[in-house]
Amino acid sequence: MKDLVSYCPIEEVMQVLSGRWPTLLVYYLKDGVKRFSDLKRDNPTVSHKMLTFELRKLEHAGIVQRKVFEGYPLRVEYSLTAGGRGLVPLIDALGDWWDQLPGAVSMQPKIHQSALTGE
Amino acid sequence: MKDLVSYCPIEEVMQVLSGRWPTLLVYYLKDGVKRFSDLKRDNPTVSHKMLTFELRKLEHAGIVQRKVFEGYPLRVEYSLTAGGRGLVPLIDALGDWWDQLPGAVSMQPKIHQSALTGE
DNA sequence: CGGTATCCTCGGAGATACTG
DNA sequence: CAGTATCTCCGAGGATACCG
Repeated sequence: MKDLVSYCPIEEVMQVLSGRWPTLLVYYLKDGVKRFSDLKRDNPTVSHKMLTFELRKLEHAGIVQRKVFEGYPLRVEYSLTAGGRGLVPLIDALGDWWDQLPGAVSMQPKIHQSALTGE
Repeated sequence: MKDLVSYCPIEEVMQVLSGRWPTLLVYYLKDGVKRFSDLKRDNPTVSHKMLTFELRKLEHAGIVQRKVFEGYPLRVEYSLTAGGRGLVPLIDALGDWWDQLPGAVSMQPKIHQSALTGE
């Protein structure tokens, strides 16, 4: 039963923003409209499937807007919603806080569990 | 090669705060000092291993302070560092933003990939 | 009591191929 | 071009048991 522990907004936001891509996508989108392939190019390491999934998640959350242009070839544009734009400064604030955080031993490329247990 | 895509602070913070527990733990700790078993009691669903791991992560990031009292039985107290306390209002801001976000169709207990594709 | 080590499982996420 | 479906695999994370 992977329920939410406490139904607080914090836990809900984190469910949307957790992971490597959501915040990055918001960032790439803050400059304006981007096509799916643009975002793909911005994040070369994200898989096709993941990108679709993350964008859907953000869309369902009301952060990102998806606009389809029928035709050939197909064309889909993504942009931040008004609400989504409000998220940008908050993420910025987190970044600033992090930079000033003393002892922020700049993170290893990827935190494996082993990185903290072993070594 | 699961490197960071862009070495921006955002991606680094998210690496620490991503997941279900980090923000919750910060929240439980904002009230003051807590023992390991307290935190365990606060989050009944977190596993022993996970709790240890998440606390280590927060400690290494300089957000949480760990204090061991030798003796029997052993006793360990956790608290927010000065820097960690600075995180609390930021998390609050996220929560507020989320609450006001229109179309915030209050999230399902857990977002499965299937929840967005299938259903 | 708090932490670590070991085992095991289940689902997150990559690769690939196909549709509109 | 954008999205979905299928298959596969690896590792995050639970359960358990044992130390200081």
